[in-house]
This record gives sequence, structure tokens and C-alpha cells, in this order.
Amino acid sequence: MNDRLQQYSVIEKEIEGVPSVEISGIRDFNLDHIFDCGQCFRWKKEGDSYRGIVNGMEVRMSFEPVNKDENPYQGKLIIEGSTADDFENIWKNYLDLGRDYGIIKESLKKQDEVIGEAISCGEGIRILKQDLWETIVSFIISQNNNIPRIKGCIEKISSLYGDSFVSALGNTCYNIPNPEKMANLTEENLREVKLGYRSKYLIASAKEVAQNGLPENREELTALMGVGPKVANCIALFGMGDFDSFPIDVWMAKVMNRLYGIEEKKRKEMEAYGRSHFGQLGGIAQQYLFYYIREISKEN
DNA sequence: TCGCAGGTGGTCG
DNA sequence: CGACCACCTGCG
Repeated sequence: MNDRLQQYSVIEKEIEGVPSVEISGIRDFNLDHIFDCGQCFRWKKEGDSYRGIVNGMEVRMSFEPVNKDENPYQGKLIIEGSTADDFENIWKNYLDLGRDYGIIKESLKKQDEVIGEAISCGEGIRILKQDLWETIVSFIISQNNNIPRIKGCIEKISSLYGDSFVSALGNTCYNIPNPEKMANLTEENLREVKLGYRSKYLIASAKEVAQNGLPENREELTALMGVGPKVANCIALFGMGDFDSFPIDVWMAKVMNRLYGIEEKKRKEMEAYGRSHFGQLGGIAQQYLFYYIREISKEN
């Protein structure tokens, strides 16, 4: 992608009998920043590592900085439950490791005087490239909802109606049910999942996708029942790789008001500002800003 | 008891 | 368009 990007060196090894890989030469990387910036719902923090399910695989990730004092965001990524091929074919792309976030951060700081503090708060953020259908389901569930319950709903609907598999880590795991499966569920079937009024959104969207295929742009996303501007922007960013998407939720409304002086009610104006001001880097800028406002709100 | 949490669809001016 | 408001559910 550019000349600052170095080759990663990948070493296969076994960790407690589980095939694993160590990837050296990772930069601009922090697992808390990546998995706790609101973009994904299926990763669980276990000590210093994270365990999660992606595309029918379950792995555990941990990160060891080369020199924590000098640069805590540069170091070695360990993925338990992954082969070197899996890394090349899946995780490299999923973690967006082909993109140099160092250059992006420099570029954002240069063109914007107020975003620097937000970036320094979330130096290790990366935009995950997630499965589109899973992203659609996740963010329909996320509306007017809180994170623990979103995670619970996704786990529940998967364990009830998704395909199961035994992972390399030895756990029985469940995928999110595919569109065809979900299209054939009834609201009564979903009662146990406690999605509330979101269950009919999910079923309607599943029927649409099962019949006409996955949406290919933001306009087609918004046509789905239960997908408005905010959810569509999230899906486009995290599931389609549309880096110019600029989702505005309650937190972004706070930070855009605080840093850029736009009235909290004017979300359309905020989105338009994000798109015009940050352009192709809008989605990444949004993640730094989102993580920043969440972090400084925790402290109060 | 009641407001609120990663909003949206429906209705009305 | 923009301003309201109901909406499942669980938690403090």
C-alpha cells in the first residue's frame, strides 16, 4: 500500500497444543483500542488477551510490545488457533494490517488542529473488515440498546439458530444464523432472544437479503427495515470498507459538539462536516473521536 | 418509578 | 425536511 509498510514475519508454533502464529513487525496496534471502540460485539476480554469468533473460526489474540516504554503500539501479535495460512487469508485482512495507520494519523493531525488529542488517546485503533451480514445483524440489534445487551442478543440468537462448530481452541462455537435461516424465523422464535421490537427488523431484513442478495451500498442498506442513517454508516464502514462513512451516534454527537462546536441536535450537519472535512479518512477519524469521548467520559 | 442505552419508523406541521 | 414520539428490555 505504501513504502512505510514493512513485511510481517510470521512464525508458526504450538501454544498448549493449539496451532498458533506470532506476527512480528506490527505497528499502530492495541487490542483494547480495536475491540473496545464499538465496532464489534463478539470479542471477549480475558486477562490481557481477547477471544472471538469470526467467519466460522475462534481464536485468541494477544499483543506484546517490543519496547513498551518506547512505543507500546509496536510489537508482536500472537494468534492462538490460527495457522500461517489463516493469517494471510483471514486475519491480516480482518485486522486491516495492509494499511499504514501511522501515515493516516499524521495526515489527520496535519489537516485538523483538534483531532490530535483524540488520536493520542486511541493510537492503536484499526477498522476491522467484518462479514457484511454479521455487521448488518449486529448493528440492527445495536440501535437504542446498550453494549452488554447487544452482545448477549448476538450470542443468544447464534446459539439458538446458528451453525455450531468446534474451534481450534476446543470450544463449541456458534455462527450468526445466515440470511436464509433467519428469514424463516418468526417473532415467536425470537422471543427468547429478547430483541424487543428489533426482531421484526431482523426478520424483514433477512427476508430481503435472502431474496435479493446483500446490499452493495449505503442506499441499499438504508432500504432495509431497521436501518437508518446511523446504522447504515456503521455497516458501510465496518462491513463494506467504506472509509468515508461517518456515523453519528449519541457519543459522536457529544464529541462533535465539544470539539467542533456543532449543535448536538444537528446530526446531519455533523455527518456532512465529517465527510467534507476528513474525506476518505472520515471513518477512521470517527473511530478516534468516538474512542476519545468514551474514554474521557469514563473518567468522570 | 423512571430515565436511559451506539436509533428508527411513522406521523404531522 | 425537521420535530416529535412510541418502542422491547434490563439496569441503576
